[in-house]
Amino acid sequence: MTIQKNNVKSISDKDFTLEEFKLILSSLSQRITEPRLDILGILKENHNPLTISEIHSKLKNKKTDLATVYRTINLFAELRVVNEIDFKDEFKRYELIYDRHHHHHIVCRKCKNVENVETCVLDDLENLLKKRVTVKLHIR
Amino acid sequence: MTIQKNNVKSISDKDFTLEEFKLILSSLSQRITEPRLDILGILKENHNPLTISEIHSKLKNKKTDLATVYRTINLFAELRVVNEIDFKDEFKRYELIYDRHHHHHIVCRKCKNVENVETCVLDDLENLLKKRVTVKLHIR
DNA sequence: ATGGATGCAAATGATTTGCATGAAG
DNA sequence: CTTCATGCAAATCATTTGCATCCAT
Repeated sequence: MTIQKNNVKSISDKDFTLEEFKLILSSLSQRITEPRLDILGILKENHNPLTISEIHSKLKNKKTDLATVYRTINLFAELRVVNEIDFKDEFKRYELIYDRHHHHHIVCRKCKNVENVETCVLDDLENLLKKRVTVKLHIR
Repeated sequence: MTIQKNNVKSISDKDFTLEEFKLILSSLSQRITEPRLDILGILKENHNPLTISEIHSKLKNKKTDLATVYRTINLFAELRVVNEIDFKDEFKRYELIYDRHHHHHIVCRKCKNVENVETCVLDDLENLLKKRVTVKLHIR
């Protein structure tokens, strides 16, 4: 964020993100509405995948309906704007796709909290193999 | 199955399975009831994991209630008699644990049919590594 | 005889849908 | 101005639960 002396407002990070979102929606021939931008913003701000009700409760100052969250997220999932993740015994969770790289998730057995894991066993294995190291795996 | 001449009934495969089931239940201090034996039998006969409603429809000649199927399967899952499998976008499916080895499942994208797969990528990989073969993986 | 399992019906909880209204293009 | 998204309420669908009865132990 740049601070300018001449009273001309600079484009903040938030505004920039907003423009990004509008571009995504219009490029997909989808109308730009407040609930849609809000939901994209919430998904962008959160590095962890969120459930429908988590998204809805983060919107509770706005009067956005739960049904709208469902409809919007389902739309985004069809359009491949969000990724739908399904953990055993848990609700479905959603995360933005467009700027994410391949990663996995780790789930707490107690509190069900979900964190991203930026390492991948198979990638690690691949790297080892590239180095032609002989490995003994202990699986299960 | 042995055929005997002297009118003493031999124990058929089915009877043998029945005794097995009764042993499982009593060893877990659970009452031996018809619905429970029926459900165990259905799971035993089917090599593929079944959904609740699949199990229930296979029982439709009996008058067993859907709620009983839910209660019985949930009990079995807690007692680790059945394994609960959760496929994306699908219903939960259940399979007997006690005589099963490690395996995976393959799901048809169209008809959602589920088959067991008796091979495991990681096992295969492990075998390769045991042989000290150098492999180049292409993942994703 | 007594606690637990079942059937039936009703409750629950997440998700979806119908419809009238309002906003986006 | 016309199409489509939204809010609200009601419907849906899988699963769970309360309760009276029945059965296994």
